[in-house]
Amino acid sequence: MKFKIEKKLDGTLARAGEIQTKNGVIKTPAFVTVGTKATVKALTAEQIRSLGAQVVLANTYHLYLQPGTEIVKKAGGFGPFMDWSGPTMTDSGGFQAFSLGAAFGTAVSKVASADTPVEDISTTAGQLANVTDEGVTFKSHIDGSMHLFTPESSMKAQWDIGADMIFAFDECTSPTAPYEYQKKSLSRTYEWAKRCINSHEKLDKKKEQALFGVVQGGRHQDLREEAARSIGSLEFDGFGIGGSFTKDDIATAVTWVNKILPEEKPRHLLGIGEPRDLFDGVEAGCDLFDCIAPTRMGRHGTLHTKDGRLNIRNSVFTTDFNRIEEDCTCYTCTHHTRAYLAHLFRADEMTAATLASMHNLHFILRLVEKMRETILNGTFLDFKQSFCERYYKK
RNA sequence: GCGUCGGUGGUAGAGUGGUCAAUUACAUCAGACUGUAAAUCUGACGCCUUCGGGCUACGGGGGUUCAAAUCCCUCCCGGCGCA
Repeated sequence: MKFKIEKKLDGTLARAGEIQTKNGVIKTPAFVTVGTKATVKALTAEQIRSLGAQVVLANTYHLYLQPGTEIVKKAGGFGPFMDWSGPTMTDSGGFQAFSLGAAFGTAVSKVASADTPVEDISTTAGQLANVTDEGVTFKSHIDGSMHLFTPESSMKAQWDIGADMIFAFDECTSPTAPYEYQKKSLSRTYEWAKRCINSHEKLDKKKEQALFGVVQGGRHQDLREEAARSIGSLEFDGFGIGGSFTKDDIATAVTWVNKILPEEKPRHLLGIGEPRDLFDGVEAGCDLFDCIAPTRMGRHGTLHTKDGRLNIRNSVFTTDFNRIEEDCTCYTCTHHTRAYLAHLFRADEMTAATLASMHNLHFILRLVEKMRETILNGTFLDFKQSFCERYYKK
């Protein structure tokens, strides 16, 4: 993998560039489509291609449990397995330590509200994951069986799954965890990072896969900066910025980190994908973003438009024969009406998920492409302002 | 015509003297969703309300009872059986 910066935007950390992988080029900033289980939910590989997606990211935890990494390996990797021939990534499974662990059964999510209280994280009853220095023990959400993920086993699994870019195994902490825990977790993630590099070197003799280290640190400036320095100094090919944020943190915390991370390596803001957050992330110097939001929200009937979100299940749309967006060039908008989508959702037809996912992915992919264009022509900040004014008016 | 079973909220269908404005599901109306435990989840869902409560409701009418969706009488409607 090679990364080169084409243009930096004055007065910001934003940059436009290009990542070269053995399966193709990624023009950055770029939105990475999420195909957790080697499928972008509701879409075929052909549809993903037609949307202009550049990269697909799958998840180690999910593919390890089902169908198993051996099968994916025999298929030639998750890309060939799902008929995606472009660049690929895998997440390490570290996020599942959060979503199945500390966050399990709680309202805490990837983007928390600022007033979420700090909690006693010693109670782990009912959780499906438990974190120790060795790794994370998981109870499969599929059949309840117990599994252990370590930095070494995650590297092995990701090697077998065979993506072009993979992530170090990290612990994504809950924003409600106390400072002391975050600090302790950070040193654990750092130790794991070194173990990941060591074990990956042994597997990947020819340097076929790029390995990204993950910067954590919660909402604390000192921890974020410490993480950026320590992880940033290791021999990674790129970096992921992880953790759970509040809305405001995405601009601030990411800036703290990217001011420190080596400039010449790509930065991936993990799990972020709402319009304003993408703008903030790009402005703060991130090159890659992946997010389930466009597809999940699509499946649930929420559609992006330049005038904000709309819930296509609302009764007003049953007789609205306009396009979702009049000037949108996606397949859904050029072929179907709001009333048709509203009908498919109400009738629980699978095509509803497909058409909505296509529209939302098209919307977000084009949005990030436009961010790249406007970095190149110097109008990024104007574009950000005019877009956000319209999208978030009300 | 006789006998018999049944008529409950938008629908299906519980309830069979008080804890019933009435279980549940679906439908409906909204909301949430940010490295996918997610084609998921949450809330509302008779009318009014100063949120204490009030009012009208379980086919219609009448009755028994302190109290009826629940018991009795009668009428209407439907299914089934026999003529």
